[in-house]
Amino acid sequence: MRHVTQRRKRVTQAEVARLAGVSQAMVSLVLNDSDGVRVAPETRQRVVEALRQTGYTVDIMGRRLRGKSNQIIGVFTYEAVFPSGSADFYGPFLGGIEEEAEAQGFDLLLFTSPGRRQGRRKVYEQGSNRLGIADGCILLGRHTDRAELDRLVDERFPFVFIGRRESSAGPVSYVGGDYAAATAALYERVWALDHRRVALVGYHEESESTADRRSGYLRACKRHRKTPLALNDADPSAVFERLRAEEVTAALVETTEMAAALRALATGSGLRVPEDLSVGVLGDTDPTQTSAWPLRPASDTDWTTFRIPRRDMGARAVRILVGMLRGEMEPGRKTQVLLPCELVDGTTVTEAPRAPRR
Amino acid sequence: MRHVTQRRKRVTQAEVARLAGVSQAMVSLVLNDSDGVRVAPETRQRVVEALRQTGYTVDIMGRRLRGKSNQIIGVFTYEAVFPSGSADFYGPFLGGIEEEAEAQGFDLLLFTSPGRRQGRRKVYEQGSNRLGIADGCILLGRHTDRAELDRLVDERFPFVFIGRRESSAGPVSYVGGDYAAATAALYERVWALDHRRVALVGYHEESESTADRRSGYLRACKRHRKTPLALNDADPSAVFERLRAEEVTAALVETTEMAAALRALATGSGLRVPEDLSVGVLGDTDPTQTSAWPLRPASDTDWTTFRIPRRDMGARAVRILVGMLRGEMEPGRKTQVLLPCELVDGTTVTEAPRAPRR
DNA sequence: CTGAAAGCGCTTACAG
DNA sequence: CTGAAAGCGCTTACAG
Repeated sequence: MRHVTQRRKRVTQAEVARLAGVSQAMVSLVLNDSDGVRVAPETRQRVVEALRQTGYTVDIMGRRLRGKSNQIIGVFTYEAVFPSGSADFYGPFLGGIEEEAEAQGFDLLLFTSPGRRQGRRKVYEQGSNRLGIADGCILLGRHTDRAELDRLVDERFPFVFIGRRESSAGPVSYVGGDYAAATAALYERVWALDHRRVALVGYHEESESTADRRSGYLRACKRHRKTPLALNDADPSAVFERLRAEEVTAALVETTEMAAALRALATGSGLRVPEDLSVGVLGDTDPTQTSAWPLRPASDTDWTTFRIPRRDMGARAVRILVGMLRGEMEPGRKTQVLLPCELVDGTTVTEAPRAPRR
Repeated sequence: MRHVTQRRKRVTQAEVARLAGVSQAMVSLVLNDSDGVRVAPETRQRVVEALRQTGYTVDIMGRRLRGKSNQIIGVFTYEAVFPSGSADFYGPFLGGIEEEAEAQGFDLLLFTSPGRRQGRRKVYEQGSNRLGIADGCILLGRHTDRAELDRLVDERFPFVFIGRRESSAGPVSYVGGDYAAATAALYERVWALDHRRVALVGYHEESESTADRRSGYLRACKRHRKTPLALNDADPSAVFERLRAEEVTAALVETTEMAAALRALATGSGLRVPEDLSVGVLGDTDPTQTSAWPLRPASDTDWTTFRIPRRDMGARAVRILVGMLRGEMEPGRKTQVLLPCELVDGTTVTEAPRAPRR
């Protein structure tokens, strides 16, 4: 019986081999059983017996070291993946990532370690790329560090971003939502309901996803020969005043939060949503986002919006990354995918009011 | 500059050494920086520079094979961590794990890899303990594979279970909820409301957490000299009939699902909850659990229940594990913690009815 | 202070 | 069919 005080030593192939009276390599051969019949039956039998007796289990470290791939996909986020209070933003992404990683035979390494700097994690700590311990990495989250992104591209580290990203250092592989198309589609929806003054309200902070929504909006405006009215969320009441002044009847708003705040302001001024003001949300709720708008969205509202296929995005990103790792792609080629976002009809968009508001 | 046309190979210490004009061992020495000053300053400088240029990152398999820690905590679950449909059971646990891992400077390795057997993951795949890649591991989830647990204990692999667990192979480190105490407290609550016939309804499938609730219930019964009535969820209508036959006025029910089903049956028989039948739930909702009971809980009910401190449990488990890894505990010693569960007064428990029901 | 070597456990050509 | 050897990337005594 082993001593309880000691860490147990594992049985190695060498010990099994000794017991079976064969070479260590023979044990490995039997274990991996590659071509089936290259081992003599009685030898195999002896080895199998020795394996059973010793309770041998393969050491995955040795195997993976030999195999030159650790079978580990990194997952990097600039914020905590599992926030305490609010609902679950990363959940669906990670669900897709997990599912596909499992299917592809990879483990998932979440980079949570060396604390944050100014409340945000870093890819490069002390000059070294932390992600390098994984074979490749999925990055996600609204916030991006441009310098780090550039450097990652420059280093040719294999990674895929969830969400469209641009880098001055070269093309980036990503899987995003097609916000431009979805925004344009939402515009068409309100247009079909006779809205002729449609405004856009987006983040004041610039990012690819905000830019994509704007470009979809601008495209739709152009198509209908309307002058765009694109506002940002820096000052809620100013936005609302502007909407009234311009006699806007439908607002396309980047987040549920902003939409809720807008509705509150409208209600406060005696306007009804959607009878007097239709409100479309440019993507379903992302509860962890912060903004200049004070109100939390009422969770019981069926917003008219579009659905961001988060789970699919996660799975797709893993598939692309694994393809890169397997060398199935021409090296240097980047895969850039935008997945369609399905329109969701809610209760916050209706026909344009007949008479002008006042 | 590397060639774009090639699959990116990891940079090894040997390559760094070549660049710096030193031996590979020297690179390792600089990296591990053990005693501080054993490397000549200018040599160290050259190595550091070469490390920077090459973007070297250590290979965790090599390191681990050599027996060193990688500052990685494994997280193992028998089911997918991020299920698609249902709400989030693991979320709060993982939140605590992530938070504490971050504080302690560890990354998190989710074992998702080599697929499942019969829909459930395995610790040992082809005889190999997959967890060994990590320095130690947190295990969680309602389901447990006894054979695997025994073997883990036997191997002396450092791990902490979330949820109390017993193994015939020896003591297990765990952080659980104190369901026995919380169940007894809930019993006291209904007792104080003049209920004198209080039944327990739990899973038919035996597990530590089910057993703990029962033992809390039995303890309370004994204290008040009442004959216990402990039923299981195998047949919902049979349970309900039994409750009526025994003139039970308060049922303590293991899950929200069972409670909802029970209420539905009660309503169908013209009984009101809580006026005719008080229902307490032994722990707040765990939406991924399946049971023999058909109904999904109505999410708008304020059940009288107790709160399982999931986030704290996760954080605490990590702290214990890190303690083990740092060798701060006598080896072989196991830490077993049960955290208190706070009572939550809802709307499903009220005073016992005056007249006997009929 | 530094290099050469051993060895962690494994797989896979390569000789016999 | 089988054994001996090389080597995956790393750390750590051990000589110099």
